[in-house]
Amino acid sequence: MELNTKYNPSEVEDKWYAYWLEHKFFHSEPDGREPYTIVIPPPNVTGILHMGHVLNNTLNDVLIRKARMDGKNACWVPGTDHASIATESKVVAKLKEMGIPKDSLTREEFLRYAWEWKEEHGGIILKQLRKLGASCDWDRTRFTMEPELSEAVINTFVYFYKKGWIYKGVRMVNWDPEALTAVSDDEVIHKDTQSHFYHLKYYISDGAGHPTDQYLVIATTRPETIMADAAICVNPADGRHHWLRGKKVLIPLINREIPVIEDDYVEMDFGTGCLKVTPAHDVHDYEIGLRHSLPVLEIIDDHGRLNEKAQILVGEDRFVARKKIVKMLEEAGNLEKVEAYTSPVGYSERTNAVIEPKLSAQWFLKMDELAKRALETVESGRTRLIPDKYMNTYRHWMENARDWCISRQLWWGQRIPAWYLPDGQVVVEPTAEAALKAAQAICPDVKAEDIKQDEDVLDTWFSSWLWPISVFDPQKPGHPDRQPNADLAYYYPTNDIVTGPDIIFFWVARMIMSGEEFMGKEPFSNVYFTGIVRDKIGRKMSKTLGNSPDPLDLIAQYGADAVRIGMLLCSSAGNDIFYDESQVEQGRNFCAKIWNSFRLVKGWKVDPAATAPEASAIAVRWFADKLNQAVETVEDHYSKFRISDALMTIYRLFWDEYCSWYLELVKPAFGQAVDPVTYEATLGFFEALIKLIHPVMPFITEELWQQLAVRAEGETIMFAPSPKAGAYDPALLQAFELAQQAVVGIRGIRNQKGLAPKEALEVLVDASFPTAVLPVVEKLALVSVQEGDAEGKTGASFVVGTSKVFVCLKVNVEEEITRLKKDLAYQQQFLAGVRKKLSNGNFVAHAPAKVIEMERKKEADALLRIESYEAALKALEK
RNA sequence: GGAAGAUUAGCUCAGUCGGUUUAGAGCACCUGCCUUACAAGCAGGGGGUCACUGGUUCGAAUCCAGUAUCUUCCACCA
Repeated sequence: MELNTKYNPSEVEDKWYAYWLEHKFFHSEPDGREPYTIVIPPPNVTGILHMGHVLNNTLNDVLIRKARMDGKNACWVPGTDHASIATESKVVAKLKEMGIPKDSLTREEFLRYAWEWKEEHGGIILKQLRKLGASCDWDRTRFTMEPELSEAVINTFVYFYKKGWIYKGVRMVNWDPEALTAVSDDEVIHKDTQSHFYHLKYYISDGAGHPTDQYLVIATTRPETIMADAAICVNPADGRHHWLRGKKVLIPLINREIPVIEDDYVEMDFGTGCLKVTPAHDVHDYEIGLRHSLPVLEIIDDHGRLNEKAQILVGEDRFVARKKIVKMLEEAGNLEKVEAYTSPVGYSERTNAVIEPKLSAQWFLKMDELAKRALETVESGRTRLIPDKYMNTYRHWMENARDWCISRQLWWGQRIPAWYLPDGQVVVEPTAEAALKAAQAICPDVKAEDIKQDEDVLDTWFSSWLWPISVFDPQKPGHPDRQPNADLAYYYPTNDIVTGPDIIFFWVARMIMSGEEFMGKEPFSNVYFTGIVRDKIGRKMSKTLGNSPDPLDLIAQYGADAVRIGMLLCSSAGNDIFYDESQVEQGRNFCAKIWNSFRLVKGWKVDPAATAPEASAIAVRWFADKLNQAVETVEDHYSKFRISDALMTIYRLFWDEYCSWYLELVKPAFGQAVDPVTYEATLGFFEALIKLIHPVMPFITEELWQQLAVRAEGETIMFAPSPKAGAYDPALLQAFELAQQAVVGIRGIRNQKGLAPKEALEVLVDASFPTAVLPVVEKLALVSVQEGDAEGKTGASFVVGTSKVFVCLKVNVEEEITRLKKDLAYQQQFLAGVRKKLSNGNFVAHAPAKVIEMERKKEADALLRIESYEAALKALEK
């Protein structure tokens, strides 16, 4: 783009992205180089880009671009996730809008709609990532439900089933009696709801099914479920109820006898201390039932009505039944009292129906072995969690891992490869044909139409946990003994993965499990956890709140580089991100600064015959060192995943050191030309700087790199080697720092005295000031500097390091005296503090020599300052 | 209710083994400047009892205990 204009990001972004794509710079194939691999956390296939994605993918892109410039074979595999629950509910909603209820469709018809929807809306998010500059290897784009990956999922299921780790069990699900489907925990909304606490009398049985006159009282919110009671439970430590031991009680109205049992689960001071146990209709009761081998009696049907097992009120809706049974209990004399009570009740997010806990058959994967190995992977350090505070969470999860319920009552997903024979026996095989064969081995007469495939699909995580393997070699999952293909062998294990801590268990831990199982190796070396993106006042970014800006709008307004900077500036690992548009503005300002500095440098005329002024020569030597030092710091930050620190180091190097000091020093006077040596050095520094920034700001750096010199078609900054840290001279850096301090001091005096910027001053420095950097002070403070003695002159003085700087100028003596006195008092106080410390015997005895030396230096410096102030005061008072 | 983490300037955060610190950045703010790369800028400046209370130590933002507030994850109580 044109140099004499303001920087316009939209003018360059599309151009360079297209250029990068055209030359396949993002594409990677196995070769002799060291690979650096990241797999993308696959976003929902029908999702759209939000700020969380921006953060995550910016970090991914920074890491991958950095690795690419470090000479590694960088491969970032993109893709999307079929997200069964989210996608299916979107499709259901869409169909509903069209007036088509899901239950009017067959599975095949529904799936046809779903695939249509996916083709139409799928992958938008991947296109949006390009706007951000994401350098993914698009040729490797994967989708968790594409045929090959689905096959991997099925093979995995079959593998674990044959290994004996997958079993069918019973579990409480959240049943929506209106939608007639199970819903996930996430789709249940708990709302505090006004209800009643019914205190019911259960009479003790005489042993022959007849009530005695003794009774106990239980409190319940669901009297309509008493017919399903399997026991009454009390806490074994509760002395009030010891008399009940071994007794049986009768369920009111139906007079069924049930035992009294004891379990720690019961809270002694909640309700009456007696709990009715209804295993079929309460999650906890179910678990108590398991512990005590209680029978399970289901009395509520799929529509939420009482069934014939309830014996009474058969066919009534559960809420109607509740009202009626209360009346019946009252009439029968079993109702002691009713209390108003507010309790959290689960409602279906979709239908707002009250959720009914329902037992259902589900498929489970045993976790104990897998979790043990996954814990070992992290504890041994083969996979590192960053920040490591998540280690505790991880360990807790792995040590308490419950078996993984992998079936879902949905259609969108990989259907469970289990087939049922007419007699109920199950065969598990990868294909229908293989299943038929297996079935015929059991029962030779079975025909294809006699075996029925399981209706459920697999949990989405059951496909995404294979991601780091299946994106490279879909044949591998389910076959630990198979040789990995060339891609998998080369790219696995991947290096880093960037994701949110909320899915540490759902995804990260499980990828480690599958990696260990199928590859015998961890899937990645580092897990970098980002925070959650929040708005200024700390709320989660969400569509419903409307507080999430559209990243594409932001990119259009500020540029992708600015948005990337804005996200990174406030993102230390694992901490939540408080997003504020001013950070993106800061990013845009940085782009402008870089652009403008380039305009300056490119605008210079070069005089081939000129020699470098002393100030420029010093500046070049100094900045080369400064750059080396900064590169070293940046590398250190990257190695510790301190990305925002790395960015801030570069930001300050460019803005504060390169622009504010270096360029000001070497800048030729108006109308003058620059000498060739300085010019070349300046361009060299500029190139090093933009290479350093490129991983963070890919677009502007490519534009400038291309303009900086004549580049051949097919060249790119993306493969320009990262600047390497060289040696630097700490003495030079320190001397320059003194010069900077002197300049700042002189400017301060000018400011204070209201002197014009160009009014020449005479400055005297004492012998301990490094004379080598005097030209710097001369050039930047517009003064003539010389070593000298301030004796007999009027002016202001200050101390830089250990040397005195005296500025000769006309001053208001009174004012100067007041100021000096104030400074003097402060220094004396400081000195007293230091001396107190140094006279402390314990300090001298215990502190490291280094620290004591430092204190002595402080003392000496303070003394020097005091001396200098006193001298100046004396001179002024004369 | 259980667990983990956090609390440093108006805001967002660094502070790496307890000692290069009289606690640092960036943004915001205030003052002065449309100075020939840049007002999306330049030169300056103010602003902190490191949540609170104790303890350990020669020395604490840093380690320990307690208190308060917040966040997240898990369980949500018949």
